[in-house]
Amino acid sequence: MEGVGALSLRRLAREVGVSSGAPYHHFPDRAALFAAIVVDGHDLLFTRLDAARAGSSDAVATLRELLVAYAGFAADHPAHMRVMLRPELAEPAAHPEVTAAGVRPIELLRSAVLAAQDEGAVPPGDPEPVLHMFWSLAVGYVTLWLDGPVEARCAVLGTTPDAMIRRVASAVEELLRRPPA
Amino acid sequence: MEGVGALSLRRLAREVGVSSGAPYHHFPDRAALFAAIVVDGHDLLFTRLDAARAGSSDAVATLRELLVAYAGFAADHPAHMRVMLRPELAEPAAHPEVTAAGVRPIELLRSAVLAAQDEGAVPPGDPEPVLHMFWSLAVGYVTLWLDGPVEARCAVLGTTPDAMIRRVASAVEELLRRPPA
DNA sequence: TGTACATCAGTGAACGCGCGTTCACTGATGTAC
DNA sequence: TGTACATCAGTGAACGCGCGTTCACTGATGTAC
Repeated sequence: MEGVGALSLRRLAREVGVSSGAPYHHFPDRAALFAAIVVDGHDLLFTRLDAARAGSSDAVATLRELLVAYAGFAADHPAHMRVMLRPELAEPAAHPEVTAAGVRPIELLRSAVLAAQDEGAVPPGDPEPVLHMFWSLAVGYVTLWLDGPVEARCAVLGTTPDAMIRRVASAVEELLRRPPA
Repeated sequence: MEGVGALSLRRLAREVGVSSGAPYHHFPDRAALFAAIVVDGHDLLFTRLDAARAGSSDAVATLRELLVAYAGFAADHPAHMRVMLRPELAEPAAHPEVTAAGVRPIELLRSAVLAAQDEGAVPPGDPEPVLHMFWSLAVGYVTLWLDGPVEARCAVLGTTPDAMIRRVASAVEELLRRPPA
């Protein structure tokens, strides 16, 4: 059917080298298994974003590095990322811890946007539109990366997705560093 | 199994009110069916983006309206969009027309970025990073919209995804309208 | 107008497959006395 | 140290299900004469 790309409990067990019944000694059902993976992934992502923030000089540099770190997480943990991008697998409605874990990276990003606003780099007013901009940008880039289109276009352009996200993040940085009108 | 959300040939046939064998009189296999949907979706999307471009006053406004139009397409054609966001269903490697159809919207976006560059709104140099920025932003926003997180957050904020994309697009516009450093 | 035939989009039953899940079991590990 | 027992993570066979796909068929439509 879906073959290689399918995300299933049986496939996961197979790759871990274990029988298909084994996961049921640790999780009540498939959704709980994937929910645990999503929570784990968000924790890893948060740690990585937090490190990126700690290593940045100012708020605008932080926003740039958060974008790069988000893509770096996807590159280093593609299996986690793919599960995180398929919310129906974890049935978030039935697993509130999934939604809770996802809030932490967003709140980190939000605080970085607020800091950039304090510096005047982000326009004053409600920070939510700019937050959604960064959030969408990060999710969109890793989606296009993991799904193939970015890799294909980068190959044509003679570059790599890894280098491209740095240039994308720098382009955003450049706009933020313009003097506010 | 996946239940309600699953994208399958049988489910599609069921919803159209037709037996599961009927599609095989029109498409050789499941991948070809979904490939046709993706091509059709990209055509619809292109038409919509083209109309948005035609209705805009300058290049920066065009970029803003292209973002809004992209999200509007997803809102009006969620079923098309979901299939377009699952490239493995259409097996693009086996269906080159899928990739070809996807190029048109990107090229339209690219020409809008180039126009904005001519106006000095987009920094000079390689337009590809800014193109990837808009592309990722559009794909990320509709992904988060269709998957639920944006709708959930907008509900908490007392707004709607439809209104939010306009504000996101306006925030980007505001940055582009700043005087270049 | 009437008859014979080709075309074509549908049906519905059947197939083999991978899936999620259950269950009786096995063997290793740790603890009580 | 040795024996008895509980715990626990695994196995592998089995189940029912929805899936993609095939196939013989049916009925409607259009065309030739």
